[in-house]
Amino acid sequence: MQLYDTLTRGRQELPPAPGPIRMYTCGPTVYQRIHIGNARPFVISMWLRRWLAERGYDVTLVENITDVNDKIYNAAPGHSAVLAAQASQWYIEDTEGLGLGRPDHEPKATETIPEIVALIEELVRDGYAYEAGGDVYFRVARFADYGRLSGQRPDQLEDDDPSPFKEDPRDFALWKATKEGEDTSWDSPWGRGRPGWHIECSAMAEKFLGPSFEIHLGGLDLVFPHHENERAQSQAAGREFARLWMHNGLLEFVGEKMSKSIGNVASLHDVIEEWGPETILVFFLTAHWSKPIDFSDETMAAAAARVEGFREVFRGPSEPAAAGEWERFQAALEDDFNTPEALAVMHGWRDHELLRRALDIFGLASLAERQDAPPEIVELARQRQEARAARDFDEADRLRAEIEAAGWEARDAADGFQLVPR
RNA sequence: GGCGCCGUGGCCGAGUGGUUAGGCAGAGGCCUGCAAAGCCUCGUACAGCGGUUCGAAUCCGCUCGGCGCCUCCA
Repeated sequence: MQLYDTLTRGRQELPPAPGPIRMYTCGPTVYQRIHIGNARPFVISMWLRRWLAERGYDVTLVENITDVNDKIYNAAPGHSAVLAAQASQWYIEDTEGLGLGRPDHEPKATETIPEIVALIEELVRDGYAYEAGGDVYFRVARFADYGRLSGQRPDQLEDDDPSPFKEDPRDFALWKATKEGEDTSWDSPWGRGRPGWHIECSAMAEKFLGPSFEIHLGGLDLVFPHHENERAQSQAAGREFARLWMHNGLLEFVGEKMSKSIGNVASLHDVIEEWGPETILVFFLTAHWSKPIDFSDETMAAAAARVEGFREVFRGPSEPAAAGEWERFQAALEDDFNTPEALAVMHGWRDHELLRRALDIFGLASLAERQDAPPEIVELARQRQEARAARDFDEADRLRAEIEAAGWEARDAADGFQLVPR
């Protein structure tokens, strides 16, 4: 199995199965409902986990919830904790609605404070970090490999509004002293405060996966500074940390960037309501995980048509697939988890068993389920069949209209009729 | 200013030097009382300009266009 790795800018081979694959995915900061783009790393992580399990690996997936940071403080001055709790719940509910199950662990930053403090203490002790004004900063100059993940050149970094406490504008906060109006804080050797943004992931990854793990995932927009800083902290503290970095491409609205300030953000919650989970999953399947994907009525409608196409296969007879078909599907996924290619392979299948197995990898087994019409609709269809037999086509058409009005489509078949939801 | 990604037929989207991607939409046909579904047929695309090569969507350069990041956006 090969995957594209941001750090080495090339494909990396996963160790052969069986064996452990430990995955860490950067989850959301909870201050509002997540949008459809935020769902992408969750979906990709869950798919990859399912696939690796299918291939015989012992997979552990950790996806964190960031429930303390500036965004939350700003969104709910004075009661950020209430908002964070509410938004965490939304996040669980909304992703639950995708039908992909849950990661193995979903730690929250606020539940990992002791580990965070301990890690910072190590860094301070070894000279990789320093306390200043109640804050603690990472000393970027001490970490020679800084910038390798993101390709940023330290001397070119912009320097908008450096904290007066920093020795070097590139330094970043590991711990921040409590400020006026912040309603959550914890004790630390440096006084009351709360963790910086990046340190939590270093601490949570280690807590659940150990000092080194196989795959780190997250959105492309996290490469710098978030992941660069995670890596710097953990490696400075002597941990190997992530061996491979997968950064998913961002979701865009056609012709316009999705932006909260423009107000064109579609929440996962609303998109599930409008299109259903299957269409969302197939939509994500149509683009390679590492590339950007356009969200629009047109692209969603195309995904919905594919969903219907798969359902249609299960309404017909199962026809055994040719030998080697599963291997073609497998080869597509082993090749950098190429889901568009895998989709193309699946579209040729009429083998119910095989197709169901493939769909299940992506949380789409529901497409194989029969959709039975209620008895009263079946009765209408039966009457229509009688009318047709009597060649009373006016009555037959009237009944079809009635059936359609009830949300079903009557199809004539050689041996009777079929009812399909519309 | 710096780092990086991308530009394929109406739309989406695979494809890393030479054989049909696939899907959606569309056209015609078969089938049907009429339909639907299904099946068959139909599209020689690769931003532009140069270059390398027997041969390039695929390698190199430049240009144009879209996008991300540059200390707290997945």
